[in-house]
Amino acid sequence: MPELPEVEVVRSGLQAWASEVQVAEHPIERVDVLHPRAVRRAEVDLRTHLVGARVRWVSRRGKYLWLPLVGSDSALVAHLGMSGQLLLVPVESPDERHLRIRIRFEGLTRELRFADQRTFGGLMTGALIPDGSGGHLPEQVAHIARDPLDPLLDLDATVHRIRSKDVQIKRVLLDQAVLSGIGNIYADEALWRARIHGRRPARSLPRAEVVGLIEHVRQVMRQALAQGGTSFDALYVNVNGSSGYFERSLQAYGREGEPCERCGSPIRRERFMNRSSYLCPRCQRPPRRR
DNA sequence: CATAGATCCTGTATGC
DNA sequence: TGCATACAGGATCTAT
Repeated sequence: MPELPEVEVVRSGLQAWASEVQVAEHPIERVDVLHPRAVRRAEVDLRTHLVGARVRWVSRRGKYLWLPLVGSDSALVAHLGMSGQLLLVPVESPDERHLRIRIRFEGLTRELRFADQRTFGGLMTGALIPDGSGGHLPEQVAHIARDPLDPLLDLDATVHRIRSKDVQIKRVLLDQAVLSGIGNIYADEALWRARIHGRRPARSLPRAEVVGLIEHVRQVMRQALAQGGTSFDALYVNVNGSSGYFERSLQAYGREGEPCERCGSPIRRERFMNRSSYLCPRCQRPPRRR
């Protein structure tokens, strides 16, 4: 499921293509929407907005991607949801089974395709607004906090916000308005590394422990990024359709019953927030009374 | 306002 | 073999 490292792999793949073909010189000539659900928050028809527009570059915050358009103060915004893929493929390639949106550029041999099996993801256009630090971001992303790999992340403020929440720490990690880009997989990995049980109240954690947790989030995400991200199946792929291989490096997520790599205790799976959490019952002690 | 829970969606895996 | 059910989970909406 695409979290920050997987989305960043997609961003950098798109950006490499954008630079290589000088995409800003090739207006969008055609947009096909094959599934209405793939277009989100469409005040203006996606086709109307995009045809004739030119893409400047590819940006990201947390799990959101966006492509600012030349001279329009707006951007094409993408969220991959659970199973979304952004693919760059030759225009003559047959449609993917779950192809939802096709964007073709004048004079380019490859087109941008959005495919999405579970249709939780989508494309949309959004006005660009100031981000408070001299940059811009789409209105739909305004409520998303900076992510752990953002050089402008305010660590002190983030730690303070985390510790001010009256909820369990894993819930806070998954809150994109506090620290973005973290999903179920990297939340479990970082908590395992930090030896913190996800049900512990955020405000009970000493400051240093929260600082350490964020540092573990950063490390695991950097390592995953270096290996092209995590993918359990063909659902998550980069723009060329190939998978990352961080899955083999996971130490908690998906390892129910397998020995903890630190202490040997079997990794346990628990239900949490209507999904699964994987943790070491020995390294990650639960709070006294949940 | 803050927090908790339901909901959307489809392919795959599992159980009877 | 076939049908039913569980499961995967990010973001958004609704309820408390």
